[in-house]
Amino acid sequence: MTVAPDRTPLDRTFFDRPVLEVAPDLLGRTLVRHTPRGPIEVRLTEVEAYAGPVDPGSHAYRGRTERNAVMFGPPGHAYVYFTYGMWHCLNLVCGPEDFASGVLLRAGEVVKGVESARANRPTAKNDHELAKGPARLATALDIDRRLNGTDVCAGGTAPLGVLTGTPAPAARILHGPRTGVAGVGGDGTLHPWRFWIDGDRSVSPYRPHAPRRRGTARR
DNA sequence: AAGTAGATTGCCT
DNA sequence: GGCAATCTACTTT
Repeated sequence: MTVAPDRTPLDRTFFDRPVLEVAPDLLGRTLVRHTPRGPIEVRLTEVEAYAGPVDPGSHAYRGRTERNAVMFGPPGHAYVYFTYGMWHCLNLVCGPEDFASGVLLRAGEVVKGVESARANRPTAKNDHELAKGPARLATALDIDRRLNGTDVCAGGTAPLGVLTGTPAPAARILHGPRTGVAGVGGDGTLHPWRFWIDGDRSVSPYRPHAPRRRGTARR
């Protein structure tokens, strides 16, 4: 009996749970993906939960639209959106179906295919910045809207790849307010729905929500 | 070394 | 119009 690392892909039942259960359970797991430049694997170190209709920070808060339709579908699928005119962000839809919740993958450590990831993200100053930030993670992994709606529980045929491995120890997981999100809970405080692995160098810096300065009426 | 203004496009009200 | 993540160039410490 050899002790091999568990490479079994996470299945639908993993994602078909409340998003606040799934989000911390993804930390420490590995996204295994095959890109045109070769295999790339990222160990997740930072995620955020978005709780559908009850969450003002969620794309799904104001109901279903063409863009967010995937979030209203079955769990275990990728919701990839385009932002700021040049970046993509990757979310994984959670349960129950139609609740439109998901986990935004915010950062990770590239544990395989560093050279391929570097080719995808030539501006990264060092290896732990390759996937430090949600759009950086998507760029490093060559993920764009072509993968929107694809199934990450489809095993070897999953175009985005699969998630494998074991979770980070609970004692190493911290949580706090989400980055750049204004949404508040019923008591007026920020939802502590950002989860990360304590001390990991690939975790992106916390940035409080900052309303944009008025652009037009500047003297 | 550390902070920030300004640029970029698509989505929704 | 307001919002979203990142990079570059510039400023300040």
